[in-house]
Amino acid sequence: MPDVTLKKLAELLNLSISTVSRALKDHTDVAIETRQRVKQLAAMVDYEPNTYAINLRTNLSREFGVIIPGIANDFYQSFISSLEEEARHNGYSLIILQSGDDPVIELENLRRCKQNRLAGIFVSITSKTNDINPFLRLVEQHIPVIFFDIVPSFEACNKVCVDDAAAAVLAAETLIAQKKKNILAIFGKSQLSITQKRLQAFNETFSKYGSDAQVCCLHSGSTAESFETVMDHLGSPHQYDVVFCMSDEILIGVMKAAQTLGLVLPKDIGILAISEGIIPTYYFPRITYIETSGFKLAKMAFSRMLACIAGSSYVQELKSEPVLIAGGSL
Amino acid sequence: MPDVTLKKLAELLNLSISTVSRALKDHTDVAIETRQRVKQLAAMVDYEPNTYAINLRTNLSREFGVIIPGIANDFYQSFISSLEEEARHNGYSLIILQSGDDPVIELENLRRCKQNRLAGIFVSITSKTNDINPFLRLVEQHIPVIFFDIVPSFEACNKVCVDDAAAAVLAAETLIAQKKKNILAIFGKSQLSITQKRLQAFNETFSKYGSDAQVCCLHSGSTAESFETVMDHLGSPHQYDVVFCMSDEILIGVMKAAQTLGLVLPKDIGILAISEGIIPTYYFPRITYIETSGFKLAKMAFSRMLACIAGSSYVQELKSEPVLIAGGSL
DNA sequence: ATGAAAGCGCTAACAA
DNA sequence: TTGTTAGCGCTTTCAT
Repeated sequence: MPDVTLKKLAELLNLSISTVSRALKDHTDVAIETRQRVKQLAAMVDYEPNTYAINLRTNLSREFGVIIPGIANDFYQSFISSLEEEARHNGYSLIILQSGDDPVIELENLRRCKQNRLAGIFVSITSKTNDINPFLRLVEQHIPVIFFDIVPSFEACNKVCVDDAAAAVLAAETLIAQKKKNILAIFGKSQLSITQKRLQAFNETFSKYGSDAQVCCLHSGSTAESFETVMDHLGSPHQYDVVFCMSDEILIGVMKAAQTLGLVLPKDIGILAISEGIIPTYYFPRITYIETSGFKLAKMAFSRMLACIAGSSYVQELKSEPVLIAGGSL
Repeated sequence: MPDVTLKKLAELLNLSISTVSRALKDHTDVAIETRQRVKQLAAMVDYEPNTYAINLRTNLSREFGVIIPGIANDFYQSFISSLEEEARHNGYSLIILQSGDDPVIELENLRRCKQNRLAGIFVSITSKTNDINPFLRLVEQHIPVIFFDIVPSFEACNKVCVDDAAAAVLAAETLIAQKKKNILAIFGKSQLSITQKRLQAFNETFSKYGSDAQVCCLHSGSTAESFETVMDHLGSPHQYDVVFCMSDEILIGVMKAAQTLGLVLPKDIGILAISEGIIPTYYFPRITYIETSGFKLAKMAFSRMLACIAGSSYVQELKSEPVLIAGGSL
């Protein structure tokens, strides 16, 4: 059975194409019984409108592009999962494009979004993206672009991201409230802006509260490195009462080390992390963490997108408030 | 700057639309210098062809649909990640649709794929899908459908899945080779076909080799349940030398229990799992597992799809061979 | 080597 | 209430 079109329906019903089109849309100026007839036949022959024709004609699209470094990441997973739901409920679909953290592929993906005349684009830029003009050019052509998670520092664009400073402040406040005195804090690569923001806010909070806690801040580029770091610092007799992990990647390495050393949480050592919320549930006791989940962020990004489509030219930076999720590790 | 079209380019260059179209495609019967002129202007004004117009005209599409229960799952994550790469390298994009394990939404998603006249569809059905006729109808309309992972039992369709029986056989053989004598084996919900296949193959292998091992097979519907199961069986003095986990979900619960009980791997207890390969790396020592990763499956599914598009009406069921990945838990 | 024209499936202004 | 028509941006056959 080849494709059914309006034309074919019209012929079958001895009606004009436009009447059929209107009937299918329940236009009130089509006789109610004609509407019935049309819809009945359409259902019978499994008619589905051709989206390409509609989009061409109306110059509108019901698809959003999502450009991310890679999908294999708890954050993007929860973000996309949530975004897809929002999109579907509003009659939109999502086109996923991975850049592999390569700015060249990212640009190529952007080109495809443009060719597809998408309704809008959500993008988390690569760590090496330094020219955001191609994105801004799309905005000029009325394709809204919402940056999320990893966003450019450029001011005049729509951004939705985790409040890194607030998360670190909350972490520090939690440790202070729990009267931790000897803290081993492990942060990510020092050149990353996320590391810098979290580290600075973390330290400032201890100063601000006039805390007398000893805080040893270290950097770790990977799970393996944070494993080594903990093995070095907690392997022999030590004075630490808690380890703070800036990210899931670090948490995994820390937990491996804790297991290797046979440390019992929270008796032998406390653990506090900033996390997407999946990894902390993999251990016993469940790790206490500051949540920076993609779910909430996706909802914010989506409603910002709808506003842009509705015509808002107002540009803003939204931050999602971090929350403390208590486990049994502290 | 509004949308640039062929028409606009033609006007600007004092050429006809068809010549511009041909020039952009490097048609040899356009004067080489005309081609240059056209391409230069096109690049200057940032011309991008309108995909909707092309697809409408050619009745072709460069988009695949992917319908899955939910993206938040290590298996689908690796599958989609890999599939997207393959697609991109071949000039295709992926539209992701989640069914939330709800057959109604699944059907709705299928309808959208049809409306979008997609080039093909990859689908992992919900656990409650019992009517696959809507899928088969698409195939009749020349939209290839490749089922993956969770597939219908119906014979005449393209399926790509993990070889569940082979994975369980390999697991059993590994345990036999390691001379494990007292095995606690935890499987998923007994009504799931994946559980049945794995359980049967597992047990048959012990019989086949005439093993004298004591195998205690239990079922667990969740991470929490497998945690309880292990607490019950390994909490007090016991004779088990290894725990086998049918899935990542179970593995997580088992590892939580092992940590709670302070068991040291592999000294106090051995662990063997069937896994997507992410979770086993979260523990120390790394868990030994049988890999059923989505990466390989995606490549198989994609090449099958290309074959279908190229006109192969041949239908087949492909299985991905499981592999043993040695960690330090056995 | 270039152009004119038809048509993909649909919508919407205008006519009747 | 229904039909006619033009046109969205592009490809492609046929003419020149």
